Amino acid sequence: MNSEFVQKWQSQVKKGTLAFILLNILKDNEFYGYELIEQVRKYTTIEIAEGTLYPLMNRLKKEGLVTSKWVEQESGIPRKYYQLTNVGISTLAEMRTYWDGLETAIQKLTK
Amino acid sequence: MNSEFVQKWQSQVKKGTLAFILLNILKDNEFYGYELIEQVRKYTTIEIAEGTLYPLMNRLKKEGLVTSKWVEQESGIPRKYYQLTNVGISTLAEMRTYWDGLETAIQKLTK
DNA sequence: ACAAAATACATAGCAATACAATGTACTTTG
DNA sequence: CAAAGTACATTGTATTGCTATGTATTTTGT
Repeated sequence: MNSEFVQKWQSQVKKGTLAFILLNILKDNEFYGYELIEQVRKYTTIEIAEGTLYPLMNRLKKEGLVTSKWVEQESGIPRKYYQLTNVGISTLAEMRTYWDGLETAIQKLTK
Repeated sequence: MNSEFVQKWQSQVKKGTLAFILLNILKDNEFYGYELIEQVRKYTTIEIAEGTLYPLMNRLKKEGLVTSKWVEQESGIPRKYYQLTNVGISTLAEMRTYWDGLETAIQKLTK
């Protein structure tokens, strides 16, 4: 079970899926990076490596889908909070349309 | 609409999804390469480039998920038909379990 | 009749992305 | 007081889809 091939496949599935999941999480609230990893772990069975998340968030920021702001803590390391932009919101809507179409097709195929 | 980012994203989503779709198509019938592209076009809105399909099928073959056989035509170029192996069948079952879990989580998040 | 498009296979190089490894710095727990 | 946890980040590697290109045959359009 959970053969080598399936493990590699799951990693490939994340390419694309992760951005979609993260934007959906940010649709309702703002979160900081480390917290996003925890949120994803909570809502899915997906474990995001830190070396995956931080570059990914930077890409989303570069593309203008999110903004970020540093929030100093009374104690500890400052947190970088991310918020969806208007561009992010409309992009997410397009992504969802595509995903729903894909999922409908897959549902038929796996039946 | 369908911004640059979304186009790139759709390409990323295919990494992993394509193998899953193709194995599902081969679950019921055997098909040759070019025909698989047509089948995917028919059941989904996905267009698979030939330069994507042939290497992908070779990987699935190398991993033992499919076998292939050449079938000569009365006229024209011979076709390479692919069939699921037992390993392919059980692997597909594992993939489906993962996909269903992922989809359930995404359904909740997009609501 | 002949050019263009379609069928059917394939490979090479490029770009994008997840991950392991590693690093820094502070706080909490055992 | 050491280990684990929190919170940020970067670098190099492996995988994979895509474009471009190539070969060979058949069908379609004019």
